[in-house]
Amino acid sequence: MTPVPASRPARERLLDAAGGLFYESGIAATGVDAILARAGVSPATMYAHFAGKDGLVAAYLQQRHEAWQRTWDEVLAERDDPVERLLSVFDAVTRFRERGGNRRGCGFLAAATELPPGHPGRPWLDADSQLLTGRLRDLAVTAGAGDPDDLAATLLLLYDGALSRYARGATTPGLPGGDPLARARRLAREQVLAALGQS
Amino acid sequence: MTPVPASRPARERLLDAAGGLFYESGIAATGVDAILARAGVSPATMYAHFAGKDGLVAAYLQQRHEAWQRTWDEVLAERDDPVERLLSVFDAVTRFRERGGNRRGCGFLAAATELPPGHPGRPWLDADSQLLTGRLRDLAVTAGAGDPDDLAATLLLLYDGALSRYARGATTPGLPGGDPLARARRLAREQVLAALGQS
DNA sequence: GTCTATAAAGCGATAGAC
DNA sequence: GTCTATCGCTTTATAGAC
Repeated sequence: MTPVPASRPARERLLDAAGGLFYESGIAATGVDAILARAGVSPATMYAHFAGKDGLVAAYLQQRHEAWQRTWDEVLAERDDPVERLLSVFDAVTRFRERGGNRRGCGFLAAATELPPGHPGRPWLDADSQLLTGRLRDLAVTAGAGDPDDLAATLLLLYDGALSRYARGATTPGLPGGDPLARARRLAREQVLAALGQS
Repeated sequence: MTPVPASRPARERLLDAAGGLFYESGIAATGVDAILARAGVSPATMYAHFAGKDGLVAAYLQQRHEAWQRTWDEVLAERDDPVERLLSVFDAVTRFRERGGNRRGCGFLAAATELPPGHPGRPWLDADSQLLTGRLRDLAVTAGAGDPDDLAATLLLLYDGALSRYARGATTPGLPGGDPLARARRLAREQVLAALGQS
């Protein structure tokens, strides 16, 4: 008979604070105290909402995964041409980064580096990989690529290359060679056209 | 008048232990205790050789940077053809990984993600970036590329893509699309030939 | 140069009141 | 559901003997 669950504010503030700090300073380097201070929440409240720091990390990755997927869905809904739909992953990540004010690299790549094998956040990293490989493959099939898995793997390589360049360049502000994502998209377009042309 | 400094064993054992643990478990997640236990060294001895954990991290990165540069030098000494010399970075990293028994991604990429802005190890990450961009550019010039900086940036993108794929795949054992480094080399070869052909 | 023992701080997590 | 106060462990780092 509860009218509305409605217990939002503290949990959301915690996720916001944790998300910012995890992304900015790294997961292992971010203490629970810092998250609590930024969120303006007491320790007991946090442990009422999440199963410890690991649970908060997992929730952060889930939230980020879902936001990323929504952004990609959004961009896909704006594209009709099969080639443009294949390249949409680059436009989507550009939009995702603009929204989040992302200055560093990919949050999932960083988490993949930091989290130990059995961590409860790992499944969301796998979900991210699955989304990328699966969706790129499907789009390649629809576009009529001769070897969809091969084309998807190539696009994924370029995607990873651009994002890891951001991670390295966080220190050295002046990225040489212009925007890595723009370069990756250009190369991806070449590869897509070549793969469709000779199929 | 000291005949030989010769104070090696403890310091080297510490670097070996730290290198293995930092690479395997991450820098922030690796405690000093674990390093001391693996090296069989007491805390006081470590602090006599290094300025704290940060100093040890910096020394680890310096050692890794120098080993990587030596490996690349070695491979370059075996190549005469300008195109092969440009692609040598992919062969060198393959050899480097075989030697170190590397299963995870790039140690420098991981460190770039983990280390805060003012960390004493940062200069070695910059040195690594400098080595890659500078040397690739020089090789592109020698090969006669019309836009050496552009070609170098493209090769770097592919290089980063392959290495970050390893980082993500550490969890998911079955990497789709075959070996990322082989794929990156193949794409790089295409780009090099195209860049030299139309110059 | 290397050890044993310990200090000092930070961390994740919990108890109990409201 | 949220707070204040605190526990207990781990971590980095140092003191002092050999």
